[in-house]
Amino acid sequence: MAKKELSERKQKILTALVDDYIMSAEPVSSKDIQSKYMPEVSSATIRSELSALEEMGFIEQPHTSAGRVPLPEAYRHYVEKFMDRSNLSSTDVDFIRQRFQNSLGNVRTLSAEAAKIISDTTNYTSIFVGQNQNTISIQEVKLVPMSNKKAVVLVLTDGGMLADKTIDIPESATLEGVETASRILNKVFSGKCLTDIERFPAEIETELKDFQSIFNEVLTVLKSYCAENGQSVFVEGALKILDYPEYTNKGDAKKFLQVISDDKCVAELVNSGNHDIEYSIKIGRDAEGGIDNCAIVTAEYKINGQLLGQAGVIGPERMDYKRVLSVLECIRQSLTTVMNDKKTTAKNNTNKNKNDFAKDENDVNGDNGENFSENKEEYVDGSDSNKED
Amino acid sequence: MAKKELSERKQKILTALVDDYIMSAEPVSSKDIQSKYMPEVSSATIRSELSALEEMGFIEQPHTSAGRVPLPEAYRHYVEKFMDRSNLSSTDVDFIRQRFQNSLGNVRTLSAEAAKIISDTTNYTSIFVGQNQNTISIQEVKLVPMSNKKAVVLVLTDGGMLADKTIDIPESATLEGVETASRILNKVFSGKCLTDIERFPAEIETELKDFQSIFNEVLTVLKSYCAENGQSVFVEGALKILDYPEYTNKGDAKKFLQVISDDKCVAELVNSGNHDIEYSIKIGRDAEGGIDNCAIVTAEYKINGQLLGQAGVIGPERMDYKRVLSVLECIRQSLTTVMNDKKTTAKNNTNKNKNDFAKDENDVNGDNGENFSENKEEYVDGSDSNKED
DNA sequence: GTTAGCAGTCGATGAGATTGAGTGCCAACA
DNA sequence: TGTTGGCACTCAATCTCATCGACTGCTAAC
Repeated sequence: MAKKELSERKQKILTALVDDYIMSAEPVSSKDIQSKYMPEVSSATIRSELSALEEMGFIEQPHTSAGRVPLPEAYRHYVEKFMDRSNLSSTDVDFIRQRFQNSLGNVRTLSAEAAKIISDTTNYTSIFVGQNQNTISIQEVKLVPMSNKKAVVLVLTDGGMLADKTIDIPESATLEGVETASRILNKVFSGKCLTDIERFPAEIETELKDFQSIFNEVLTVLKSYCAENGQSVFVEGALKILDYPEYTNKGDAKKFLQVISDDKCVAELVNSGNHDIEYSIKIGRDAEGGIDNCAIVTAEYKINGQLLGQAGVIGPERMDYKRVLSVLECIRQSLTTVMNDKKTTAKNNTNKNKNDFAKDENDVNGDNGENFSENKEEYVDGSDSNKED
Repeated sequence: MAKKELSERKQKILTALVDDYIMSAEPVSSKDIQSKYMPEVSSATIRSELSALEEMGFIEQPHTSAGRVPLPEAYRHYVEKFMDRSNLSSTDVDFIRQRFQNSLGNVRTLSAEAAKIISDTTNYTSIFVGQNQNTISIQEVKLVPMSNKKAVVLVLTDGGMLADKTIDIPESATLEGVETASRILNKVFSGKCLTDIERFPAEIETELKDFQSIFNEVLTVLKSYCAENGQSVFVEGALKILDYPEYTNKGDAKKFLQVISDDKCVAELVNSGNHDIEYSIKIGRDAEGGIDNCAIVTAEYKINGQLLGQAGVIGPERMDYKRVLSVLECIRQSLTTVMNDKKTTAKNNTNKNKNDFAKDENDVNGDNGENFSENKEEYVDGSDSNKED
C-alpha cells in the first residue's frame, strides 16, 4: 500500500509524532518535532512533510491552527515497526517473572494473575479471555451420595476443575443403586470432551433406563458446568481508563466501563479478531463493540499447541504499543516458564511438606497437588519458545 | 433535640424542600416551594421560615443568590417520617415478588439476586453483604478418592454450599484408609460451626495420628472455605452512580467506583454501622469510607433469628429514601416468602418432575432439591413479620 | 529541495457588561 | 404577632469583545 512508500524522513517524522502524542495527548506541532526529534532540519521542512502525511491519511489537524494528531492508520504503521522489538527494562522483566513465580494455582488462577500483572505493568485495562471450551476433557465423573437424599456430582477434568452441584436422588434409591449409577456415568463420560456432551450415547440407552432421572440431572449439571467454564473472562484495572484524558467525557467512560464489565462483550471484542495471528491489534474502527476511540491489543497464549486464551489490554488509541507488546511477550514467556517450573520443582517440595503420612516411600511422580501438575501431559512440555529480545 | 421542636409548617416546608431536591438536584427557592407545594402562603413567609431552618442547621445556601439545599440533618429528619410507611406501587411489589419466585438456588444465589433486584428497582448501586461466618455449620464432611492420588473434600453445610478443593493423598494410602479417614473427619466436624474450626479436638488426637497429613490438608481446606464464604459481598449496578449529577466530577466517580469494587471496603462500609437496628441509614459524615457526599441505606435480613446479611443501596445523599426503604422492606418480605414457598410447594412438584425413577412410593418429606429446603429447621419458620403498608 | 519570513486562522483566555434567579429586609396590613 | 408585597442587593451564569499566541500555508530567496 501507499504506506510502504513513505520516505525515510516521513517515517521518522511520523514516528516522532506518534511518540510525542502517546506521551502528551496533545496535538504535535512542526516545531515540537523539530526541537525534540529532528534539529537538523527546519520546522518549515517538517511542515511540508506533515502536509504530505496528512494528504496520505496518516494524520489530521483538529482545527486550522493546531498541530497534528495521528489517525488510526498512523498507529498501524507505527506498530508494524515494533512488532518484534522488546524494550522492557530488566526491572520490568524481573517484576513480571517474580509475580508469576509467587502465584500458585490452576489455569484459572494463573489466568487471573496474568490479567493483574498486565494491568499493573502497562497501566491500561487488561483482559484475559480463556478458551477452555474446546480443550477441556473429562477425566472422571463421580456421584457421591450425601445425607438428605442428595448426591454431589463430581467432575474431574484435565483443567483440574470440579463441578460442585448437588442433585436429588429419589427416595427409593439404594446406596448400591447410586454407586452403580456412578460407575455407569463414569464409563459414559470419562474421556469425553465437554463440548461433546449433548445427550447420552444411543448404545447405552438400555443401561440408562433405570436411572433416567438421575442421569438427566447429571446431564444438566455437566452442561451448566460447560457453559460456566467454557470461556473465562478476567478484566483488571477497568477504572484505569479514567486516568486518560480521552475518557474525560462521562458518557464515554460509562460506555467503556459497561462494555468492559460485561463478560460476553469482552469475549466478543477479543474474538472478533483474526484467529491465526499471534498478536491482534485493533485500532479505531477495527475495535468496534460500542467503544469509540480505543485500541485493543491481544496476544494468543498457547502451551504446547493448546490455546490457553487471549490476553491483552484495551485503552485509548494513543496507546504505548511498544511497551504493551513487550509486556505481552514477556508474559508469554513467563507463563511457559512457570508451567515448566511447577512440574520440575514439585518433586523437591512434596516430601518435605506433605508426606509425613506416607513417611518414606518413593515418590515416583512427585505431584505436589497443584492443578498444573496434573496436566503436564497437556500443557507443560520441554519445547520452549524462547525468543526474548 | 431541636429538630423535634419544628413547627408543623417548618416540617412541611422542610419536607417539600427535600422532596424537590431529591428530584431536581437543584437548589430549591422559596418560590418553588410556594408554587409547587404551598400556594396558601406567600414566598416571603416561606423565606423567613427557610431562614430559620438554615439557622437550625437543616439547610444551607450554596451562595447568596441561590435557593436552599438540604444538609445531612435535613435528610435524617426527613427519613424519620417515612421509616414505617411503604409507598411502593403494587406493580413494583409484584415485580419484586415475581423476580424472587423465578430465582432458584441456594443462599448465595438468592443474595446475588436480591442485590440485582434492589439495584433494578431503585436505580442506585446496591450492595449485599452476607454474614454467613457465624451461622453456618457443617452437616457432613466427606473425602472422595479420585484417580491421580487425589481426593476431593466435600463439605455440606446448612448454607447448602460445598467446598470443592482437592487434596493429595499419599502414595501408600489404601482405599479403605481413605474411607476410614473420611468417617473420622465426618465424626469430628459434622455439627460444628465453621468459626469453631481452629484445630482438632484434643480427645481424638490418638485416632488422628495415622492420618495426620490428610487431616491437616482438610483443615486447610475448611479454613480457606470459611474465609471465602465468611462474608460474601455482592455489588450490582455500580455504574449507575454515573447517572447522578453529583458524581459528574471524574475524581469523585473514580473514588466511588474504586471503593465499591473492593469487597473489603464494601463490607466495612456496611458493618461500621449500628448492628442492633433493622435499618441503618448513614448520610454524609456518617458514611465515611472515602466516599464523599453519599448515603448508605441498609437493612438487616434475618430468617428465624438468623442473620442472613445486610442489603441496601449506596448513592447520593439526595436519595429517594422513601422508595429505597420501601423496596428494602418488600425484599425482606419476599425473601421470607420465597423460603417458605420452597418448603411447601416442593411437596407438589416433586412427584411430577423427578420421581419417574421411584414411581409411586409415598414421599414422606417432599424435599425437592432446592438447597433452601435443607435448611428449613434453620431458616424457615411460620412466624412472619407481616407489616406491609 | 530547503529555508526564513510573513500573513492568516482559530482556539484559548480574560475582562467587562448584562441578565436573572435568588435572597434579606422593611414597612404596611390584619 | 404573623403575613405580605415591594424593593434593594448579591452573585452565578452567560454573552461579547479584544487580545494572545500557537499553529499553519504560502512565497520568495538561497
